[in-house]
Formats: sequence, C-alpha cells, structure tokens
Amino acid sequence: MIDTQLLRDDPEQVRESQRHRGESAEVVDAALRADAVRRAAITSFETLRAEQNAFGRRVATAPKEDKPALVARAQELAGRVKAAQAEASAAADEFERIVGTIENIVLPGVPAGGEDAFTTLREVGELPSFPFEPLDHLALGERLGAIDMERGAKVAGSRFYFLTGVGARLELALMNLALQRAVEAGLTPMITPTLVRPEIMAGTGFLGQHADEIYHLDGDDLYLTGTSEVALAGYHQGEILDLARGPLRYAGWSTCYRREAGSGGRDTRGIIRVHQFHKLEMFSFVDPADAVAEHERMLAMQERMLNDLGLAYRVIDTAAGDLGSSAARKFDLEAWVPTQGRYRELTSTSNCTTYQARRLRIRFRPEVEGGDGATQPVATLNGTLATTRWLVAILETHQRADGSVVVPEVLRPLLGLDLLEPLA
RNA sequence: GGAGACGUCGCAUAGUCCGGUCGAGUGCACCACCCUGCUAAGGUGGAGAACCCUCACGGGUUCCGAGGGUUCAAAUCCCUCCGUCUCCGCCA
Repeated sequence: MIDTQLLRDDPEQVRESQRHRGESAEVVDAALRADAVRRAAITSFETLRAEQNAFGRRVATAPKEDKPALVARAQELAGRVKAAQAEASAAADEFERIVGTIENIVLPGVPAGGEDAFTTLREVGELPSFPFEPLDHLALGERLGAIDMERGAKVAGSRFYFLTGVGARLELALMNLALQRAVEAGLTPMITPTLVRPEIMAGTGFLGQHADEIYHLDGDDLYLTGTSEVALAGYHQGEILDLARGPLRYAGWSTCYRREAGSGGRDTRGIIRVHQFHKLEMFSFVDPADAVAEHERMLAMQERMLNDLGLAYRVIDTAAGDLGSSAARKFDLEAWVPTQGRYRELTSTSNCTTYQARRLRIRFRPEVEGGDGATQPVATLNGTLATTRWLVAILETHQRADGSVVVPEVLRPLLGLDLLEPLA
C-alpha cells in the first residue's frame, strides 16, 4: 500500500508512477475522492460518538428515578451512532480497496514501459564457447545421473523431477555456499514455514496478481509459498522493530511451490520452470533512508555468487511495467545459457520501499534529536542468493566434450568432487 | 481427536463472578529533571498505537488476542475464530 500522505500531497507523482508502469492514473483521482468521503464520514461518526459518550456518563451518574427518561433519549442517539459508524467503516473499506490497487511508486531511474523496456546495466564474464556441440542441462543431467524428469512426472506430474546422486549433492553444495555467504554477511539463517495463512499471503501482496500461481490447500485453508519471502515478510508482521543497531537481515532457506499456471508450453524441458524447487532468499528490514544502499548490497552479493560460479551474466534494471506491484525497483541477474544462446533470469532483487511493510504494519521508530520520533514503516528488500535453476547454467557452462562437468572451484569443498562424470 | 484453563498498554500482574466513576491500577524496566563527591539508593514528572479535526495550541475517536452480537453503556455478558498451556487418546 502506498503512503496516503503522498497521495494527498503529491498526487501527480503517483499518477506519473502509474503511467510508467502502464497502469491506470485515474485510480489516483478515484482514491482522492474516496479519501475525502472517508474523512467526512469519520468526522461525523466521531462527533456523534463523542456526544454519545458524554451522554453515557450522565446516564451512569444520574439518580435512579431520572434514568428511564435518559435511557430513552440515549437509545435514539445510539441508533444514529450505529448508522454513522456503518457509513464510516464502509467509506474506509472503499478507500482501502481503491488505494490498494495503486502499485508502489517506482524509483527515479527505473525505465518506463513494458517487459522489453529494461536497461542493461552491465554484462559480466566471457560468453562460453565450445569446440563441440554443447548438450543442454537435461541431457547432461541424465548422463551424469543427476536429473530424472521422467520419474518426476511418473510420481508427481509434469514439471516435477528428481535430483539424483551428484545432482542432489550439487544442489545442496550450491545452497550451502549461499548460506555460508549469507552468514558471513551477517544475515540470520532461517528455515521457514512453507505453508502460510491467507492473511500472510494477502499481506505480502501475492494474492493479487499471482493468485493463480499459488497452491492452496482447501482442507486447511493454507497456501504453499512460492518463496520464503512470504514467511520472512510475515515474520515481523504488526511489529515495531528496533533498527537502532542497523537493518534486520535474514536468509530464508525453503522449498518453493509454484503452479506455473500461465506458462503452459514454455520451458517444458528440464528444470528451468518447475513446480517445486529450493531457494535461499535474502530479506532485509531497513530504515527507508538506507533502502537503496541495501539494494546495492544484495545485488553485490548475488553478483559475487555468479562470478564465483564462473557464469557469464548480465544485470538488467527491470522496466516499470514488469515490476511486481510491491517493487519500486528490481534488478534481474540473467546468466548465459549456452544451448539457448541467450540470457535467462537466474535471480533478482527487489526494493519494495515501504509498500509491503505498510500493508503488513511493520514499523520502526526513527532516531531523531531530542528523543524518539513517531513510528513509520520500514523498507523491505529481497533477493535470491541461489536456486535450483542455477544448476542449468552451471551444468551447461562447465561441460566438456566427453559429457563431464567441471565443478566450479568454490563448490568443490562443499561437494567433495572436482568433476562430475557421466555414468558408464 | 476428547476434556479443561488462559490471552490486559515493553515485561510481570490487578480488574472480568456483581456491565457505567476502567483506556485501565500496581511493580519492574524506560526517559527527563532534582538530590547525594562517584556508584547504589531516593524524589518529582513523563511516557502506548492508529486515525480524524486544527496554521498552531489543543481537542476528539478507536484499540484490553481477532471478528461478530446483546445493551443507552462491554476489558467485564454471549457466539465464532486464532494462539498458548495442562491432562487423556492416537501417531510419524
């Protein structure tokens, strides 16, 4: 949810942001009208209620014989209060409904426009070239005894898979590398619930645009999370955080579940787009003044991972129209996938500024001279430090003519292998 | 799954039976000032959140786990939900 103060003080900034995203600017005016209605309704309700409260005190202290008459008048007043209250709360709901559809204000510098309007910030690493015809990650994975899609489908359906043998070990090594780096950077490791209540799912904003992407357990009314971001964002819901000693930084390790409802037919081969995978997700709660720096910090950690894994990648500044509703800016890191001859998104990092925190009511008390200031929403940021999909780029990039795969140096101690070799 | 107890303003608690003077007392912690050479102790005062009105001073409304209901009036009575704890049963 956006800042309603900003909506009132500078609606043009909000309209501009909506236009950058290719979203409606008219909702801004609808929201302003709803705000006026709401405030008028609240004021008249509160005036009546104040009257009722004062009257109630008179009834309480009145001599017994006067009470019946007073109560009769109070009854009449109570009816009017009830009506005014219903009106005020309906007006408040309507305002929230409309404001809720306004997406986060995009940060300056974010390219306006749709998916293709992104800016490439940099390309890093040399594109791999092969003196032989490279195999794709699935062909490699099958030869290495690392990936079994067929039995995944037998057991769970399409887009499910088994990681087997060195495949399972490779994923764990990757996740452990990410976890190690996270701990070194001072993040608190977390293993999070992957089933969450509806309020949490709604609070993090995933029930809007992504609703049909999410698995729901009807019998228990719980949602399976598509990222530990959901649980981590919900972790401090409704709390007033102490940020005096710096940001609260977490690294959530979880299995992620996605229905991939709208992606029929795309990336059907291999483990690029699957219903279930693992992810190590960074999540920070920071003073909004530090949000941009925190975003850079996450990006740097992600780049270091990709670099150290020997992957060629580019960093793009995602266009406004391609941002989620909560994100004010998002960097995607896309690794080169040799057999596809293009960059594919491996990871991203989003700065949600105060948008997500406002909806989740996560606040802090800024330090101001002369004591504590009023509470205000924190900024939240998230970024992925490793996921199963990374195996695609790792396998393909480091393959050799004989179908073996050289293990990146940083993974060797964690994996216990220097080379993955095809099964006989 | 069955039976029961409980959920109050940072923490701990009082208040709930018998609805009104309880938005709420007390202790600890906290902040400011005073006092004592320092420390400890002591004194005085302050201090929750959200929203509305106001240039401001200030005023008002809401919040006692959440949501409904009864009532002129609910922390207090009723219902539903969530959570915690205890006992019994069952099971990885």
